[in-house]
Amino acid sequence: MTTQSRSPSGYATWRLIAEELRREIVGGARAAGAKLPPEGELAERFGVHRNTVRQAVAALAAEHLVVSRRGSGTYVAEHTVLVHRIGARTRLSDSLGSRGNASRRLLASAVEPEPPAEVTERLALGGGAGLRLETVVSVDGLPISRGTHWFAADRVPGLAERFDATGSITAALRTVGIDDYIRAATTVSARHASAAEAADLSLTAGSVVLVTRSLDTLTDGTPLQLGITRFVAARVELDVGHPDLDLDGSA
Amino acid sequence: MTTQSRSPSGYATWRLIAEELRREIVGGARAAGAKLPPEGELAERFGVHRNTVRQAVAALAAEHLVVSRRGSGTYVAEHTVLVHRIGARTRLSDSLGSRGNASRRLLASAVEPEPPAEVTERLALGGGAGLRLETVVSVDGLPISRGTHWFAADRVPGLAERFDATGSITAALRTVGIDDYIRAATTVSARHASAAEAADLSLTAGSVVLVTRSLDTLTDGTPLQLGITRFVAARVELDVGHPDLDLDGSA
DNA sequence: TCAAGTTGTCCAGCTATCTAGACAACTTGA
DNA sequence: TCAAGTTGTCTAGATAGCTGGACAACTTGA
Repeated sequence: MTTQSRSPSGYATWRLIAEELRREIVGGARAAGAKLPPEGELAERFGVHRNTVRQAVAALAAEHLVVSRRGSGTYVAEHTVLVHRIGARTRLSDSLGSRGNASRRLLASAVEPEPPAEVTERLALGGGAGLRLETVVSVDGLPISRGTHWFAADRVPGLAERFDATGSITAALRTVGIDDYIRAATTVSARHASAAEAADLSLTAGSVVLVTRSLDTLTDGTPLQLGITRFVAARVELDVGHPDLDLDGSA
Repeated sequence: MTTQSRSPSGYATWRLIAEELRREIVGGARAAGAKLPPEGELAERFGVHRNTVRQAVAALAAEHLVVSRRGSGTYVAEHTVLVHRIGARTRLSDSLGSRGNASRRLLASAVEPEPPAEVTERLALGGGAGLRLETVVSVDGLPISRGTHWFAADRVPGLAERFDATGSITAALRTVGIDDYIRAATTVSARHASAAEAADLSLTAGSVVLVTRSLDTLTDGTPLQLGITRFVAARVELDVGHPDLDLDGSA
């Protein structure tokens, strides 16, 4: 009997151990390719049975953060954190640019006659309908973010179809005559993923998501897009950069 | 037997329910003062026994997010989210300004002869020692953030003592002759809190923290401070604002 | 070739968690 | 004043999930 209080509330011990190991890995204390201590040693360190450690390691292996090789050991896998730059000319496609196989997929789109109050207000819809796009961005097959994008329906006719074809919001907007837009405001928060979000992003329940709420405007200040994006916290980091150095935009 | 898979992995069902309710509350779907559905109704909705719902509600009550009144019901408590603005002139004290009882406390300070590589590099220490401050900021007695601040030890003599006295980094820096500094870079990520962080911030294990890594420089570009701040995600939101509008600073 | 080290698999027992039901205490509105 | 509605408390039982130990399968280096 280890006398350790086990899970005092709500979290299985193996999950707490998994999170601890994850912090060590993504925090940089364990480099890619490095070998983890043997399970027996970890078990001793955390004061639990080896099977409990195994369950934690299995969870990390399931998300491809580590790879176990029988007879040899468990190794930290190659894992890249996508750095997404947020600035006046923020385009997710720019952050994805250098990456392999980035794909943006349209989950659903709908014209909403009566959008939520926040949307109506910030997009200055004034009673008009809103267009809602639900998207998922993946890199190398791994989902990165889950976005909800609101537009004034009458300002962007056919946008959903265009987006579905091009896979890019910037490109789709160009086909409706909008060549430029500017990020006017962004707020960042974080929370546990909901069950639905976890499903869309191939996460286990309880994973952490970074949530941005952003407003894009045309160059004359007209509100264009209200976006709520949920990034997989384990795979994405936001770079706020330095405002003064950010006047030119990206690329 | 409800056949529902319970916690497929690592999370007690009552905790998943608590997180779900929390999202509804802080997401704005339930306003302060609003009454939650009766426990029996929630139990039916989630497909569990009322006792399980009670445990979830008790967890939310423990963090003062809801208040239960016997015979009457459970109500959403007053809860404010601190909005912290991040810009060229970022000072946490500015975001705290309008709040009641904000206090900044020094947990520990130490001169480290050999700081981590990242610190040595980004602060351009070149072999010199680093000064590390560990702080906690609270508002109305509730911890808001947990910061680790690195300085070049020889550039800020006596800073720790000064900070301890004034409770403000900006003020403490002034006493060593540094009147102005600029936020040069900030990255934002999120993850589960470690056990130590949870303890410092009065959180239950498994809570979410927003993590910022920031570099402040003097006006001539000399690196001044490297900060790693862990914000309680449930109580703080970051406002990145719009770079172009942010040239003047705050207040 | 072999010994040491490591992960994979299995099974049995224990325990925390969830389920279940009943009743008390209290509030609210008719 | 009273009935309906709601939260608080308690007890007991079922079971999913965690613990613990033993051994097999495999890798590595001497």
